[in-house]
Amino acid sequence: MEPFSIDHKSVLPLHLQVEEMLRKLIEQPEYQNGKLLPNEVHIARKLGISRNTVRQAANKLVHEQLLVRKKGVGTKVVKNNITTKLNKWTSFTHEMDEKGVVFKNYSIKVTAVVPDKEICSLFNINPKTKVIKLERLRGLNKGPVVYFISYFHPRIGLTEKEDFSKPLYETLEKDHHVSVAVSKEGISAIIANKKLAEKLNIKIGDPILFRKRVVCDPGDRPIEYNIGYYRADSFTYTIDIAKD
Amino acid sequence: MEPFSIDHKSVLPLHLQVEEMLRKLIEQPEYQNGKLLPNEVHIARKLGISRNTVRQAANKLVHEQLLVRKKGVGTKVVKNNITTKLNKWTSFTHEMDEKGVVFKNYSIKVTAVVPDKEICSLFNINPKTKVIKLERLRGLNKGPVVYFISYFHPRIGLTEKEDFSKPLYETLEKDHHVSVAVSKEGISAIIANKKLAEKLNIKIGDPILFRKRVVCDPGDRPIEYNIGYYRADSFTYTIDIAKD
DNA sequence: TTTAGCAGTATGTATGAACATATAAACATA
DNA sequence: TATGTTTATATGTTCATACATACTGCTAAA
Repeated sequence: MEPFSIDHKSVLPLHLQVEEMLRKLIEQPEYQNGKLLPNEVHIARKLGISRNTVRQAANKLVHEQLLVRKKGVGTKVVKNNITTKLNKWTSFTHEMDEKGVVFKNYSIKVTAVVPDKEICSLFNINPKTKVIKLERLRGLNKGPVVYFISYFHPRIGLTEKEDFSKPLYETLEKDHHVSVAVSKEGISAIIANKKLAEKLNIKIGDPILFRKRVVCDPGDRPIEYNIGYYRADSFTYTIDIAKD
Repeated sequence: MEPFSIDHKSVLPLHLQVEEMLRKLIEQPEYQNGKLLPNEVHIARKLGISRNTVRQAANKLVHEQLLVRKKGVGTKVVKNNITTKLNKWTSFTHEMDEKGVVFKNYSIKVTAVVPDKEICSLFNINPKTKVIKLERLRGLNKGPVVYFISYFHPRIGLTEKEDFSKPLYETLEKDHHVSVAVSKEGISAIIANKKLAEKLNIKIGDPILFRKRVVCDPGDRPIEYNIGYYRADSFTYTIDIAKD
């Protein structure tokens, strides 16, 4: 607790400063191992702020299931915490990118299309509205590995002239002020038809790992509907899951 | 807003009563359509409670991403709310169980075997140690859907006489004092060979969603190594992912 | 020895108050 | 017309305070 302090002059609200502090604090091994946090009153006095403010900060972490409070006892870090891991999750393509795997585009095709019912309903748009459709064949040096089809919500304001060779989410965040928050995914397996086999350079009948996902903004409004066909021999979808 | 009121005498805390009220309130079509909620001060005065208490209640819904607040403007329901359930994550079999899907065992086979290298190394055991191997064919009334193979760490103390017809993790937790915490999963796709096709009642060459996972205890020690072969036409692996 | 009860402690609930700040709309000015 | 300016409004932040309640452990009575 020692090296932490609060800047009353900062533009950053006190409760956010405390929240930050708590996040760092609970990474310490002793708290990870079940030691009770200093109690709210103590923290408040130590930092020279009100208990309410400390509580406000801690509430956030409690909501995120990082902390559990027990009346009459204290507050401690949740064991085998789910959220910690989940917060660091990204989609696996993203993860690939981060890990420095050289993922290059074999082909990019951008069109403006009238989408089918499923997408209209998901995007909650008029069936005649055109949306940007992006098809990408991506892979490593040895060959293509995944075939993506993406549809973008018209709200974003993408056009066919957009430069899709740059990293997609950088473009969205910088040029279109879209921040990405949540995505929902469904994974299944299919076998390659002629078209997919040609694209991914595999045989007809070979297994394909198939993923649909919806990328949303912090308000849970859909941004992108994405379908990915992965060569099953090149990809394993790896997940760490925590049960409660 | 009219028919709602607060019982100051109730054992239920005021903020929970308000939370309930808000949940009902925002189901009204006008709020679903974007109408601003009554403002906090107004609600508080109307209900004869403090603004803080109203805020405490609303905070919960804001955190659940049901509501968005905008300073100087007001609070409204989040649009396009695609059922968010970010907190209660479980593996999908677990989820199935919870949702009351009747999953029955078509066949169970228990043997004690000398495992292969992969498992020895994972379990960190002597290559001659026998481990309990459990094979289960599970499914719904319409037929088998998944073929499981599980290996259990000898530390658990399972024997061939164990009753595996009962829910597995209940047995482990109650009879063997094992608590389950984390599992790591890898998912891929394969095509059915003769054996799998027969078991799952599909054709050779049909796609299969293939999952390996390691279930661990809170100390991250392996408990179970599990391989699952899912009929891809019956299963979609659904995931909600949170990015930060 | 067991148990009932009490005191200490930490969180839970609730209030009222004050001021900050973002937003939109009305208004005024160049 | 276009651009500042004011004002009303609603949420955002923060504080001090009081009492309720669940849990732990100690102590005294049965």
